[in-house]
Amino acid sequence: MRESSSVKTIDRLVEILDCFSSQHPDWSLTELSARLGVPKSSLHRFLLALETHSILRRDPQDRRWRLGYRPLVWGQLAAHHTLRLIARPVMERLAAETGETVLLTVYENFEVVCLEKVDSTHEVRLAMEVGTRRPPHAGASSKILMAYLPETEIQAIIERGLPRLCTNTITDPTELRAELAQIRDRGYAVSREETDVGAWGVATPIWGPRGEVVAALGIAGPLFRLTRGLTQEYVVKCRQAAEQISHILWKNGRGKGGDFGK
Amino acid sequence: MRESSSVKTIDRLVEILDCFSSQHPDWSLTELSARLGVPKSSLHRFLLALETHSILRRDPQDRRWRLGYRPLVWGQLAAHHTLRLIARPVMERLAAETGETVLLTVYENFEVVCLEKVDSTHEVRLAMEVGTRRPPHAGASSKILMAYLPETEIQAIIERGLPRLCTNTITDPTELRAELAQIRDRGYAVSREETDVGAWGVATPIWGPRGEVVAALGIAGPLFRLTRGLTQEYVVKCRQAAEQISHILWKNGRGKGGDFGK
DNA sequence: AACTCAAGTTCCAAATTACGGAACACTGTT
DNA sequence: AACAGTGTTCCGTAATTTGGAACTTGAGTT
Repeated sequence: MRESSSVKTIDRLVEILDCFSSQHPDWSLTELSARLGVPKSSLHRFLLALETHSILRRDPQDRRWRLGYRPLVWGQLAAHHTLRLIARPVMERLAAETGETVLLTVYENFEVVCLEKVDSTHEVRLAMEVGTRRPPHAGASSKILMAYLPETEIQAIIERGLPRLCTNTITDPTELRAELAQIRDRGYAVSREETDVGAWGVATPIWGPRGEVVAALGIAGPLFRLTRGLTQEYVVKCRQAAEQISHILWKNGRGKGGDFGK
Repeated sequence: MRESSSVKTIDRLVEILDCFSSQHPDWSLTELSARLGVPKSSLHRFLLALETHSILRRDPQDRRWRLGYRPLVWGQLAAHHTLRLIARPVMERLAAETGETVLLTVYENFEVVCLEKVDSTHEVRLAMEVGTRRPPHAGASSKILMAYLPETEIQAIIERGLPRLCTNTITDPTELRAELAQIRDRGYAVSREETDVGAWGVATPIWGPRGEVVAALGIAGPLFRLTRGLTQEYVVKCRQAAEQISHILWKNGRGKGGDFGK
């Protein structure tokens, strides 16, 4: 028998969704009814409910049930949470070592979103709250994420315009493309007053299990603390931390949930 | 007010899960209760139920609620279904043009899984059912997927051993690595009797929105129908089809669900 | 150490909600 | 035209969820 909770409807929901797999991605009402041993009428009402929330959808062609788009959204979110969870301790160490603010960001639909941050130990620091969204062309983290997007996406971003946010924001398409090429070449991005007056940043990519960039790890702070040679030191530290996160991500992040859940 | 279905528990579930976002990834019971206007006692029982199914999890540190690993699994599945849906019509055209079986496969946890297939029009044909799993080192589709995995994953596959499935299965690590390098170089894979006697295959990669390989599109059939020069013709056709799928995938596949759902 | 307050947890009677058998509708087939 | 298989609607019944109230826990304060 299946694990059961105190809310039967949820047990049923899980049972139903668990029927959908790569091997058997679509079901008719009768098939599902037989498989689960649930009367067709009950199941039917249930499936309709799932459909109104786009958890399931009925193929217009063959009228069979398939997963809808909502699990996709949830999955995306859960993936971000996993990343956050894994990155957190590494970020804390990096923040302690550098004394500056450490940021974890992802690219999402023409914006760069801050997933996690660990504050600088100093009173004067760069403040970027979790959840903040920024344009993808300004700042080290943004640029590193943009650099590894497919060409068409870069094109689309440029076509939407490159607003000036601060003194050094790159607003010229040609200049930006050159910068991105250099970033891909070097594997890191730096910025000085591209987003905020008196602020600098460095960032390196976090790689996913298939060799794609899934996020950026950045260090940021006020210019007056940035002494000669410190940038390179931070780049190295940042890359090491990012690689560590990448490593954990696909060392045991795949398969049956890893150390996650219960 | 929110869209409601005939099963209230599901409405509530969706309401709850929708609270979790990049901006606000964790909630305490009280916060959620206030946000939703649901009594703490009811909500509490509900959250516990979600926890037993790993839909939510409580952070051991701060005891706040976060998304669990199950949405991750569902999301992965839903993503595969989207891919399937998009690829299907293109695959049908390809099958009609070539008269051979067309396959859509993804790499998953040391195996290659068949997500979708369109049968050859001929009576004598390669049969590979949806859901079939195969080792990742033999056959055109498998090799193309393996070729674009990160180096460590390739290493891991090789370390697990390269069993011989058929006459021409590549079982030597060095030879396989050379083959994979050539595949990356050319952008397509071919095979002759690597998995089944009398069978051939060609395959090309399907690219995702971030420039990573998300799946493989393959054509396969019996050797006796493979006349001189046909391989190259199929490679070209296969690549065109794969690129078309890639294109649709990130032309309108991202953002707010696209044409998917309702 | 005693107190305060907020957050989290348990309990139980009330009633709303989901259940499922049966009857009905729809579609394509022999 | 009868049939068979699938999907849909109805409605009385039964079970599940509900939420107020009381209780526990734990952190912070005097």
